[in-house]
Order: sequence, then structure tokens, then C-alpha cells
Amino acid sequence: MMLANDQDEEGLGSTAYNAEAGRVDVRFADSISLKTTALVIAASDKAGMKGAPRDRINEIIARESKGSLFMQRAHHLAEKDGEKIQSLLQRLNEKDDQSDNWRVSMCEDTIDPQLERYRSQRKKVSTRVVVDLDSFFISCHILDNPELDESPCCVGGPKMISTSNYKARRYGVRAAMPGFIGQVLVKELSGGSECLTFVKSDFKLYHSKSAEVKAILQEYDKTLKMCSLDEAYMDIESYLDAYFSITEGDRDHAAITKRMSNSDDDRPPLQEMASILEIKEVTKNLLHSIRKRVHRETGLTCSAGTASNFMIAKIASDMNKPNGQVFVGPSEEEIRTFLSPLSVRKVCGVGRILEKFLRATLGVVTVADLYAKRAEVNFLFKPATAQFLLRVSIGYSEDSRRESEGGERGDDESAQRKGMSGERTFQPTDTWSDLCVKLESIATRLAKDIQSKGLKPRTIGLKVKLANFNLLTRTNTRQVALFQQAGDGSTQTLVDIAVKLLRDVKRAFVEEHKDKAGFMVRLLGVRCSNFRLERETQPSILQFQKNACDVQLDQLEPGHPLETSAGLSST
DNA sequence: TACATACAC
DNA sequence: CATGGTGTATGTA
Repeated sequence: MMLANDQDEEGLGSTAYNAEAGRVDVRFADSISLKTTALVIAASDKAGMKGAPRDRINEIIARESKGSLFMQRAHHLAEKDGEKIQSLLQRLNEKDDQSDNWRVSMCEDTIDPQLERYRSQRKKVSTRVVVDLDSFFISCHILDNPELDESPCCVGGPKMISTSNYKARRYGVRAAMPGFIGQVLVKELSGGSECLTFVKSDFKLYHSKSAEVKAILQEYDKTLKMCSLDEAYMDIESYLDAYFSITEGDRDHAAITKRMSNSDDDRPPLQEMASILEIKEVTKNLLHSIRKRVHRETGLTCSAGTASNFMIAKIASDMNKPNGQVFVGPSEEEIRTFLSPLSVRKVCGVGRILEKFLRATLGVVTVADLYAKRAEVNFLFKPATAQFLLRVSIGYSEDSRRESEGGERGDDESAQRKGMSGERTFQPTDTWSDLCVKLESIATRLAKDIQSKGLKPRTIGLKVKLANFNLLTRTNTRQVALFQQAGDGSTQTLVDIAVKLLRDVKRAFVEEHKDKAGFMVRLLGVRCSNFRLERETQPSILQFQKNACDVQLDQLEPGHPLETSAGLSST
């Protein structure tokens, strides 16, 4: 009840989160009919959809999606989920038959001690902040073109929407929705008086606006991490340290930042310099002024969440969106009060499927439910998932801080990347030569990126999406990495491997479907991964030549030239 | 290592 | 006209 929530004066604050009201986010929990096995539940939940006519929106979406290959596959997958759920339920029943007090002993013996350990490791102050720019992409365009915002608009096209403004959201138009459905929603729900405007995406623009915001936020935390173009994860502890170590009259931003950079000298911990209440008040005001500054200097509004860890801060940042902020105190009670009524879906990492499984097998909808069923959760789910869910149930995340182990020298911008890929969707085709041409273009473009980053991948992967949206992948890892030196023919090798993998996939497919289910492809992708580490020792010349030779004998059929056209003519 | 899934934005 | 692209993590074999 002491949550410090507020919304800026200029905020669009019609329905801010209200802790007192204990509003719960379980809206569509029961609204999903088993028939619709709704996958595309679009109308609900998300910020900006508050006053939306949910039923009509879902109706229109269902109607417009009906019978599409996409939805057919969605239904098929939903059936498989149903089977999985049945088998989980059965496992649970068997467990109950064997023993009737396993829950109690599991809680006492393993779960609760573990949770207690987590609780004892909690940070004692709320200094973790997630800042999230409001409808970032479309807002960037609106800056240059304010009249856009007078009617529903979005970034994207008839095939896919990536962000919409709040006028559009009121009609149920949201990210990841096909644009043509968005258009129908707007036209129908506005009685034909409005029309959805599509704006082409402009990533140069987004990158530059994102950098502006980052530069501002960095003044409050030099080590902040931009998790995406529109999301910053930061820790304002040092800033607050400096703030409280300065005598009251002299506290201004310049003095604080100077103080911050000057000294790592040991100050007493934050908790000893000020009371929890005082810290909360200062933090609230600080976030307020940071957001105001972002708005003044970039024209963009953002929302912020502050808590003792990022898991909670992230949820909080979404609570009063747009243009609002939420502070969650560090005490057990404040955390429990905040999280208990929330849908588990609010937690970053709990997606559509996990939510469905939790509800269908255990009746778990809220975080409080999750805690109540922690024994069942621990029994039913795989180790990593179970551990994760248990942590979620008490709102704990480690947030190790200092995870940017990148390079010991300088903040290497290329922090430990695991893979790099390129993919493209197109009009489905089964023409082999067309597929090869597309694949070559994807692979050569990827090769450029790989080279410019100086990466040396050992594993090459191919991704194929069929016309019915089924996904197939193939990988090939080799002894020696590609792109070890300029001009070593790696680009061509990459293309060759990709084509070979495609041939393999097609062969396997026609094998499996002896009937003539055409190999109709709607997307091709290439992925490079398993990068050779920078300091790894170089293989000897001898070994290199041996392996290089293997590559060619292995990958290419005899008599074919070392070119893509090798792939064009076969199969 | 190979492949399939889930998830975030 | 008809559902994206990039990257990470996990489980299973």
C-alpha cells in the first residue's frame, strides 16, 4: 500500500496502476475457449488497450485469420500442447497415488530452504531501474511528423506491424499483428471513419534516437545496459551514494556526477546514509527528473520501474505505461504485495506457452498461485524452468551485475556474441534455382557482417520455413573456423555449405513425405555460430590445409565448380 | 553436436 | 493481396 506510484502531470493518465485497488491481470484467463485455442489473443493486457472492446476485437481477428495456413498450424500446435498437458497431469496423478505428503516434504526439505537463501541474498535497497521508451518506433516518426499521431498509425506494413500508437491500440492494433488485420480492426471499429496509417520502418532513425537517450541515461549510470533500442537496464546506486554523500544544499546533478566520477572511496552503504523512506522519495524524484529530461531533450516519453532487482523493475516499468513510473520497495512485504496479484505472464521469461501450461496443469494464474503450488511446479517442470519459476514466485532474480565480462580491455562493443544470422521471408516457392539464388544472397550478406565484425564461426546453420509454417533446421560444424583471413574464400564456402544443407533438408523432406507434398518454402535463413575465441591458438598451417581440403571434398560433388551454380543445377 | 522449442523485442 | 527478423537459452537425443 505504500507503493510510490505516480504519473506525470502531462501523462495520459486515465488508468494508472493502482496498488490499493489490487487490480489483477487475469482478464483473459477464462476467455480462451478451448476451440479457438487462442494463439493470437491480441486484445487485452498490453498497455494502451484499456478501453478497447475486447470481444469485438477478438471476433474480428478470429474471422480475418480463419482458415489461413498460419492459423491451421497454430491449431495443430495447440493440439500437441494439449497432449503434453495431459501427460503432465498424469504424472502428477501418479505422484499423488504414490505418496500423499510429498508436497510438504518437498517444500520443507528443498524448496523453502532454497527460497529462504534467495530472500537472504536480496538487495536491501531499490536501485535497479528499467527505462522503457513508449511505443518507441512509431514515436520516433511522430516526432518528425506530429499529425501522424492524430489518427491510428503504426510502423510496418500489410504483412506485419511492429509498433502502433495509442490511438491504434485502442482498436486492438498492436505489435506482431499482421497489418491487414489491423486495418480491418480500425475501419470496422471506427465505423469507417478512421483508417490505419502505415509508416515504413527506419532503423537509422531508431538507432540515433536510442543513442541520444542512452547518452542521457549514462549520466546516471555509466555501466547501464541497453537491452534493445528502447530498453535500458541501469543501477542508480552509485548516483544515490554520491547524492547522499554531498551536503544538502549542494546537491545538483553536476555536483553529483562529478562526485560519482571522482571517487571510488569507501562511503558507507546507502542504507546507512539515509532512511529507506528518504531513499524512496529521492529515487522517485530522480526518476521523475530523468524522464522529464529525456522528454525535453529527445521529445520521447518513457516509462520506468524501480525495484531491488531487474525482474521486478521490468514489470514495474510496464505498470504505468505510457509516460509513468512505479517504485517497488525492497522489503519482503512490498515485493509480495506488488507481485502476488499479477498474472505470471507479466514476468519476463514467462511466455504464452508456459502460461498456458501453468494454468492448464495447476490452475496457476497469478504469482501468488505460483507460490502456493511451488511443490507441484518443482515436480512438473524441467530443472531450469522449475528453478526459474520458484525464483519468480518470490520475485527474486540475481542480476549479477558485472556480467559484461566482454574483454578485459576497454568496453569491447562486441560483448561475447553467440551467433549471427540473416533470414528472409518471400512468396512461397518450390523452384530450386530460385531458392538457391535467395539463399546465396542471404549468405553473402551475412558473410559481410561476419567479416566486418571479425568473427570466425565454426558452425553454419540453415533454417527453412515451409509454406505451412513448419520449421526445419540443419547445421554443420567444422574443424576449422571460417573467415580466419581475408580473401580465403570463406564467403563462397559459406554459400556452398548453405546450399548443401538446403539440399539435405529437401532430400529428407521428400523422403519423409513420399507423397508429393511439395517442398514449398516461404523463408530461408543462415546462421553462423560457435565462434572461435579471440585468444585461441591458431591451427598449424599443415592442419589448416588438411582441413581446408576436407571441406571441399566433403561439401561438393565431384566435377562441380566451386560456385553456387553447382547448387543451381542439382536436384 | 544436431535439432526443436520457447522467449523477448 | 494474407502472420517478421535477430538473438539467447534449454531440453533431448
